[in-house]
Amino acid sequence: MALGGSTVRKDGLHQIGEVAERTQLSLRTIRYYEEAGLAVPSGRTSGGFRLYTDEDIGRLELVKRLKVLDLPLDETKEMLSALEALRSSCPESAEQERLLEQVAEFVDEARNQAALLATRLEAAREALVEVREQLLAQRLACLGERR
Amino acid sequence: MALGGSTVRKDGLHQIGEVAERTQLSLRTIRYYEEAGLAVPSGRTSGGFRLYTDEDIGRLELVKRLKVLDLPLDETKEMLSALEALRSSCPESAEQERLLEQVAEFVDEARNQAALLATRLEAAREALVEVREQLLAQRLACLGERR
DNA sequence: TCGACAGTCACGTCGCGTAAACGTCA
DNA sequence: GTGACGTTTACGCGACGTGACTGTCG
Repeated sequence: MALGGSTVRKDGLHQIGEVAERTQLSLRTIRYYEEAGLAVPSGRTSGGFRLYTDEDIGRLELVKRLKVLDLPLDETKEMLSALEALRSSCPESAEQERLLEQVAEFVDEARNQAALLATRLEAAREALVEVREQLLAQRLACLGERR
Repeated sequence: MALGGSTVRKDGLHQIGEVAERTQLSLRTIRYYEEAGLAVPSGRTSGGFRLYTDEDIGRLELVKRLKVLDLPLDETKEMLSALEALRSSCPESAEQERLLEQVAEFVDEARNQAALLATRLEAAREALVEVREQLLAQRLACLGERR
């Protein structure tokens, strides 16, 4: 057991298995993200194997972090491209303004998601309390009947 | 518009539309819960219309409250039947003990779910902060370049 | 040449939404 | 007999899991 580590290629590129291990995403998920246009590998071998640069991996990790917001994949995609476009369009142009606004929208939406999560958490806690109360009531009724 | 209220039947039974309105669940959802064995109507008309007692409706409402825990439906179902079994098996029997333990397990799992929700909420907040920081950094870089 | 790793279909899952085509009720 | 209300059947979705079978790498 514990046979050889993951293939680290000489050219500094990584194939999907290693990427999966590093990102803790499944192969299926990584391929699905590619299909959805979220994170496309920079290259392929002549035989068709996907090849990821470190940057590609970074993008996958960003996707993973954004995923906790629970947005649909296509919105995550838009958010990603807005962020990347921002990064490369520095001047204070109209373009820049537009992108900033777009990202701000996403941030708002994400904040709403977070608020929604908080609400659900509260509801879950209440549901728990309720079940416990039922249990207590049950026990009491039980004692009452036993005398 | 606003034509006649929902059919309130003379026998105190309710058909699915009224139930949907009262529980705020869709018809589809109610039927699906039946299919899954979560909440089966006590009766049907000779023509096949589902008929729900007030108790049936209560059960649906309980299901709805439990749903915020985000458990898979089959676990919700088990929890439900454990709770109901508890209610009807009062004596301090081995049976009773077993059921209490089972419910306790579900409560634990639910608590874990709640904790998980809290974690996700925290992660979402962090992701938000991160995006904002990127935006700020972007702006600063921008100013730097503009001089 | 071998075995680990990769590739592409393609169907399964879960909790419903959304028709379509038809039957039942007051 | 006319609508409003109900029925079953079945396909769609989103984000993958899980094979099955085949091809590619060191």
